[in-house]
Amino acid sequence: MSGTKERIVSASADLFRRQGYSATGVKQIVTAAQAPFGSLYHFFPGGKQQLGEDVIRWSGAMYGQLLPAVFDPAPEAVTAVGDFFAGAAEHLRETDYADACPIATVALEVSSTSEPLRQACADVFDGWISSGTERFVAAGLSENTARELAISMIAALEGAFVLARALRSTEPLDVAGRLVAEALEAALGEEAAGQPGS
Amino acid sequence: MSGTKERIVSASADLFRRQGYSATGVKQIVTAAQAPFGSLYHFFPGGKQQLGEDVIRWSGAMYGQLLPAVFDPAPEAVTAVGDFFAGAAEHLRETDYADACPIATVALEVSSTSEPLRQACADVFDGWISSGTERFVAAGLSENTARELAISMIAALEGAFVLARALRSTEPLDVAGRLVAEALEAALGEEAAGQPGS
DNA sequence: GTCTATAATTTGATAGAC
DNA sequence: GTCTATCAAATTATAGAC
Repeated sequence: MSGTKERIVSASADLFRRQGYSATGVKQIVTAAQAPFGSLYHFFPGGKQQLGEDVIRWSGAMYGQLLPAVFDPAPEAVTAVGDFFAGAAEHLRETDYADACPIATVALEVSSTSEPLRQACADVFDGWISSGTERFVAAGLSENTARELAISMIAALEGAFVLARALRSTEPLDVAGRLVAEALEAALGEEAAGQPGS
Repeated sequence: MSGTKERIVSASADLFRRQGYSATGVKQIVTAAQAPFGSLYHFFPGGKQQLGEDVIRWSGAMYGQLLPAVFDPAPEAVTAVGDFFAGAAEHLRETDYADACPIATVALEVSSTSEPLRQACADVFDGWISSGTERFVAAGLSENTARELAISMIAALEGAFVLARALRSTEPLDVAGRLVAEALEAALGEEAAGQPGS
């Protein structure tokens, strides 16, 4: 267990999220990680691409933990959705609109140019969707409706992040959070009325 | 009026949208544009950054025209929303999941690293929000509700693009389109009932 | 495992002939 | 306005001493 490797991955995750994969150089990474240059190629013989894949999966797993952390202790799913978007907005403001989604920037950069990196992003998103679906099923929705709402929630969050970072405003996160919370409330009402599914 | 300049801008827009700003080299641009290398610095003395700013504003204006093109002739705003997302999904599939939002990739890359490029993206998003707000006001919503829905629509679309490109599936666009259409329908119903605003 | 030096290539940008 | 040759710097990656 080497702290150096973890520092490299963590520093890379920060840089990729703020400025993307292409704009981040390996020298910048080792400097930020306070790691020796040679260590990068010692731990990642596949170079920047292998590091990128590891970073995508690692930061995707980190960020994915926020979902159960917010939803599972919440008394109601609707308020949990609101808390989730509000927490994202607060963190974005605190970091001067730098720290939003850890993989969205990379996902857009690589989806048409690197199949292994695209696949890593797809695996992360699939995991988040499954996790969200589980929570909404637990809240009382059918499998189909839960999955649709999970995808909607992640999409709304990702898009709100794009707007919020460019506009330097949390308004998109506030609005998107309300949109998803209301959709969840409506879905819970409908399915409780005895007409599950769509 | 030089066709060369337009070819450079158009080719840059394509490349930026597919692989981002940093990963796109100026040599790759002039090759794709079939333009002489010297012409790039003739038309854009400020180099890649000036070109980037022009490309963001130009492609933002191009894409922004789709909104009135879809909404203004539509008999109902709700169906227009559905058409908008369905059209985006079709185009994404046709281009092998390459052509989504023309500025989202760049927006995420530059928002924390280049103030002039971030500002260009912000101006484009502001324009889209204003345009969407106008259409929803015309459909019968109050100014506040219309603006919220416009932001929601653009955020849902942007986020769905991120997921769709990584997952190579149009499911996020289908789901997000339904989410926004239902929210619009609900808002139209509420405000017609005599309780405008939120 | 750490660290330095450096190779090989590519980058954005410029000069100057035409 | 077009085009080529080229520069200086930065890029990813490797070699090899310690």
